[in-house]
Amino acid sequence: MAKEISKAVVKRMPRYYRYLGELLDDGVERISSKDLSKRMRVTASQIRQDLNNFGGFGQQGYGYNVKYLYDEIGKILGLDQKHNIIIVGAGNLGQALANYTKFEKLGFDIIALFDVNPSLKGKDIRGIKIHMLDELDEFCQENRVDIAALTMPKSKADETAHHLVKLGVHAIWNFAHVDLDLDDEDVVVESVHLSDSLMRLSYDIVQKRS
Amino acid sequence: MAKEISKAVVKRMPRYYRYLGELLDDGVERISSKDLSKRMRVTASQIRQDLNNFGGFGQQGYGYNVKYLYDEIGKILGLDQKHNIIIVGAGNLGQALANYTKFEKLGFDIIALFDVNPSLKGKDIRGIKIHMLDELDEFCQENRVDIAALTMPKSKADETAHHLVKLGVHAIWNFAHVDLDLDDEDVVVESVHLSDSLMRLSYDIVQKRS
DNA sequence: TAGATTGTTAATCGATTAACAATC
DNA sequence: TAGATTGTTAATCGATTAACAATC
Repeated sequence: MAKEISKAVVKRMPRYYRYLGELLDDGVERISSKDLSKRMRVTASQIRQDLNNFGGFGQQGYGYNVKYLYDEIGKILGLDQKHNIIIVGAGNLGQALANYTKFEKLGFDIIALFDVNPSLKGKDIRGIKIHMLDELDEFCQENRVDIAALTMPKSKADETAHHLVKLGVHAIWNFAHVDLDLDDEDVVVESVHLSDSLMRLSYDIVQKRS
Repeated sequence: MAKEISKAVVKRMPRYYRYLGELLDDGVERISSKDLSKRMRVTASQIRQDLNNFGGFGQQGYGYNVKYLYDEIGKILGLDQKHNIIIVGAGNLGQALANYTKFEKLGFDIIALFDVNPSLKGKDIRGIKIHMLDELDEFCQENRVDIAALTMPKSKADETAHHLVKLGVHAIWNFAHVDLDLDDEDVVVESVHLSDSLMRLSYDIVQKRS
C-alpha cells in the first residue's frame, strides 16, 4: 500500500459508516462535509481529511453521494466480503455474541462455538453448533476460519491464541482481559476489554463529582 | 481540579492498573519505569509522564512501589469506592454482563436487571433479580444507582438514557450501537460499540492481505 | 558515596484545524 | 455564470519521546 493510514483515522471509519447508513435509511441522497460534521459533532475538516486518506469520494460544489460513500467505506472496512467467525468459549459472553444477529448483516457469519464444558455438548445457539474444544483442529482444517473470537477465561487465552494461529487463523477478536503476546506472529488482534471500559467510566464519575 | 488530564492518558490508566495487579500477584515489590515499559511495550518516558499527571508516585534511584502505585491508580480510577450498576435490557448481553463476576472484584455491584419481556419476570441471574421495566422508576427512587448499563436494542437506547438521567442516574455504560444524544445533560457516557470493533478488525485483515 | 531512576523540561513527531485555490 | 464545496496545503495544537538535572 502507498502510505500507512493512522490508527486514529481507521478508528473513526466505522462511525462514518454508521452515520452514512442512517442517512441512507432516511433517504438522504447527498451530504456535505459541513452538514455531516454537524450531525457527528466533529469538524468538517477532519471528515474531508479522513476520507481523502482513502481517495476523493466527493465532488466540489456537491458534497458526497451518501450511497456511494457508504459503499466505499464498506469496502475500506472489508465489509464487501464475507468473514467466518468461530467463538472459542461458549460461556455467557460467547453465547451472547452468537445470538447477536447484527454481525451477520455486516457480513460476519458465526459458524461454530467451542467450549470445554461437557454439559454444552451437542447444544447449539440459533442453529450454530457448540463443539467440544478437542474438535477445534479438525474443524479449522475443514472450514475457512477468518476470525476467532476469544471469550474464555484469561488464563487460557494466550495459549489458545497461539494454537489458533498455528491452525491458520490470522485474526483474533480478543475479549479476555489480557494483552495477547502474538507480536512475532502473522496475525491481527483487536481487543475488547470490558473492565477497562468500566474503569474509564468510573474515572469520569469521580472527576465529575470533584 | 488543577488541569484537565487528556483522554489519551486516562485511557491508558486501566492498563497500568492491570499490569501492576499482575506484578502484585507475582509478588514483585518494586518496578522501574524502564522494566515496566519492557513488559507493557510502551516507552518508559510515557509511563513517567502519564503517572506524573496525577502525582509523583515514584522515588529516584528506586522506582515505583508496586502495591502503593497499584492502590493509587485504583483511587484515580475510583476503585476505592463501590458502584451500584443496573442493567437495562436483560437479553443475552445483559445476562452475560450480570454473570460476569470480575466486575464485583473491582467494586462494581450489579444490583438489578430490567427488561420488557414478560417471560423473564421473576427470574434472576446469580440471585440478581430481573425486574419488569415499569418498576424502574420506583427502583431508582429506593436504591442508589451509580451506573446504568444499556443493553437494549438501539431504537430504545436514547429514550431510555434520557429517562434514566431524569431518574437521577449520572453515568451510562452504553452497549447500544448509537451515540447517545445527552450533551446537555449532566451525565457521563462510556460506549462499547462491538460492531465498530469488529469492523476495525476486518479493516486490519484486508490491510494485511494487500 | 556511586549508581540508579525519577520528575520535568525541551525537542520531536503526529494529528487536527484553518484556509483557500481548484472545480463542479 | 455564480455559489457551493471539495481536496489539499499550511498553521496550529497536542501528544510522545528524548534528555538530563535532581535526588534517593
